[in-house]
Amino acid sequence: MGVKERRARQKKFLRQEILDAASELFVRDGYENVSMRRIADKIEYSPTTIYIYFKDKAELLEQVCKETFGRLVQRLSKIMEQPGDSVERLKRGLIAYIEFGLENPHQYRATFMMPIPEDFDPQKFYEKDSPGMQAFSFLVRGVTECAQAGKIQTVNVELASQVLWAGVHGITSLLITDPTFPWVGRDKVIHSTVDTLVAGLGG
Amino acid sequence: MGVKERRARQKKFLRQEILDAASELFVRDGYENVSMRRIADKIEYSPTTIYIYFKDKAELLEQVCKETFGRLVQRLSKIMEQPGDSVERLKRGLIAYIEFGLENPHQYRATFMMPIPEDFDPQKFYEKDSPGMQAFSFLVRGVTECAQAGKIQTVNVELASQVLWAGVHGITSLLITDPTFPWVGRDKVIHSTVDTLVAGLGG
DNA sequence: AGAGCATAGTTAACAGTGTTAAGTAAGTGA
DNA sequence: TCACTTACTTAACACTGTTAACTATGCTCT
Repeated sequence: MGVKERRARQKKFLRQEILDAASELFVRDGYENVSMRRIADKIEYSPTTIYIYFKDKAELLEQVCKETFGRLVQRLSKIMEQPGDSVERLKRGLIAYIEFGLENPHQYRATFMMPIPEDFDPQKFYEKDSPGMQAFSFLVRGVTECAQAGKIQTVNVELASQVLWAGVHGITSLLITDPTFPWVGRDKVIHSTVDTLVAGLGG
Repeated sequence: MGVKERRARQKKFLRQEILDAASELFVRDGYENVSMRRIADKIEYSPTTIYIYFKDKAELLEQVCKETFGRLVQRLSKIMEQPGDSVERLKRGLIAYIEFGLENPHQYRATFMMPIPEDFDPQKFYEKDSPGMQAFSFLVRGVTECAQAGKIQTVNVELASQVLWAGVHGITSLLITDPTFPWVGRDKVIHSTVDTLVAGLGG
């Protein structure tokens, strides 16, 4: 009865191959400039084969993004377990988030800047163990640590976290869509944004 | 020789009719869910007629956005000419920006959250009198006034303005794409973001 | 008034899109 | 050996933005 398992393994392999091909094309050319036919060409299968493994193009993108944000979670977890000043650690985490977004603009755009699909299920997406939520809970943890150390004066940790998220998302998404804007220096704006936000929170 | 002018007037009229139809459809269904054929149906002309008045679908969207952001400029100018505390005025302007974005999510998304087109010309778009730049210069003016009144300690007005813009854009765009996220109260996050940013700047 | 021409708008088509229904060929289990 | 499942393909549908070629109207000039 090892046959079923071998088949399942093969199936998973092709699934991953599709995912990798889609990822590479999405990253290079952007979601809407990649057709199912082009992905199929790349892996040398017919376009319809993809539909055996993925519901539609949107799900394909969703899975690519999930993989990518898994890497963000790894990065954030490394930063958060480092010792030292809690405020500095929080700031490093925020900077890492921004840099991650700028390194993966297409996945970042797909996750946080594109209209949520019709069939979007919040209950499913906002589970605690989805990469997005894991990343956010690192932020909450960082803020909590700062508050406990008395470095931040906030009555509402959740609110403070959402404000920080909004702030870092702002500069990230703006730099992604408008790189031609006459910015007063990329790094300058990034660091200034993080410093201003944390300072504004009373840290 | 009044004939040419009458023709020009008629041409302008149809142009505006196309713009209005496109605007209504874009706002209701979103840019990518509206086809040129649907716009044409609405005004009861053939699809190709639109191409006599606009280069392509992107230019149509661009013009719709320009109209919309013109209204933002009007609103901001009203706020900025009001007397009173400079910090309060700045905050009111920032709140107005956010509310405007939430009231016009499709145009906001098109302007600040969608990939800039291939043929995008920064020189042309970032002219001083484009609605986007006008809006931004209101922000610079607001920050300058605060700095002059000693309410904000900043060596670089341009940098401070960009940080503020990033911040308000962050909460605006996040609320547009993720309204289902478990926000700690919409107004709460908005006001908290503005307060945090301005406080962080030393106001 | 009549010939020529510019303009506004049309029809038909191209090349592409995501997606699905129907069909095929190979391999498994009885 | 026969039936059945599985993996995959072909062909097609209903769209999309956009363009080339055409028509019909009405103005200009002789």
